[in-house]
Amino acid sequence: MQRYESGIYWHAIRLGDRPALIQVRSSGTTNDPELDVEIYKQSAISLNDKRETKELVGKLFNLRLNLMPFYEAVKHDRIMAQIIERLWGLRSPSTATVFEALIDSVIEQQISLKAAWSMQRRLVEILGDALLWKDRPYFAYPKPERLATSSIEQLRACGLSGRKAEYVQGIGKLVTNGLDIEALSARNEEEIIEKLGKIRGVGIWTAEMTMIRGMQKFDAMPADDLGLRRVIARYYHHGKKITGDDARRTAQSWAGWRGLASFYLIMAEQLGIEVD
DNA sequence: AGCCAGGCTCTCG
DNA sequence: CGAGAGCATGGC
Repeated sequence: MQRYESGIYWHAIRLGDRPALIQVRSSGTTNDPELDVEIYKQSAISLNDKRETKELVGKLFNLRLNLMPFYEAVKHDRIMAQIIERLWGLRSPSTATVFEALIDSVIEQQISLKAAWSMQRRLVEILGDALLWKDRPYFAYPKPERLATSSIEQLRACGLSGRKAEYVQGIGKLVTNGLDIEALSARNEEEIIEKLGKIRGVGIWTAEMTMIRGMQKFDAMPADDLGLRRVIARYYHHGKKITGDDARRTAQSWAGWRGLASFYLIMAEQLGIEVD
């Protein structure tokens, strides 16, 4: 679905219900940032396609996010301040749709991320909309209708458990039948958790993951999450294991920006950034 | 080989 | 009701 290679980012999307490929690269400078975007599509590219693409790229990279209020809000946190210094300007990505964020989060429940990624990859390659470009296949994320009409066996062939296959198919059906989860982005966190929580297979953790990756909710944070607790423990508790409540207490100093701060921690760990 | 990994639902007692 | 089993794949 997406690829990053030698400074170029590729992402298969849908434009006017047809698969398309976008190519993004940085063409600006630190003081004058700029992104170059190209669209590849089988049919002619309309003005509307360009407008939609521009909006989508803004969402994928969270270009409208102003980081200064975040930096200002957490500057008294010595550890976070050091990490920010190293990751200055970093934005968290967003998925193209809430639907994609929700399905991916359901797939990630309980199992290791590596296991989840292989299942997500199969889901996209088997059920997504294929597009060939320069002898290379790309896949746009499956539409709700496609997941709704997939059989349990098909979904299991992607590696999902029988139970998760039912969840994914069920969410596809709900959305196909008119449940507008995209519009939930406009609501507050509590309401979103309550509404998403009514869906079979979706609990608090899954709702929080969906908000963080697909709804631009930069304060949402899955405090009970194992991986997040581990990284907070590493940077704030000398690596000693902590509970979800411990994580919540530590996160108080990031109030308003707990999700984005968590993202910075995770990136810091991945890059091996040390603090003193 | 066997256990655990970025949860959730369903079934028992 | 609260506790506990069961789930699928990948990594160690």
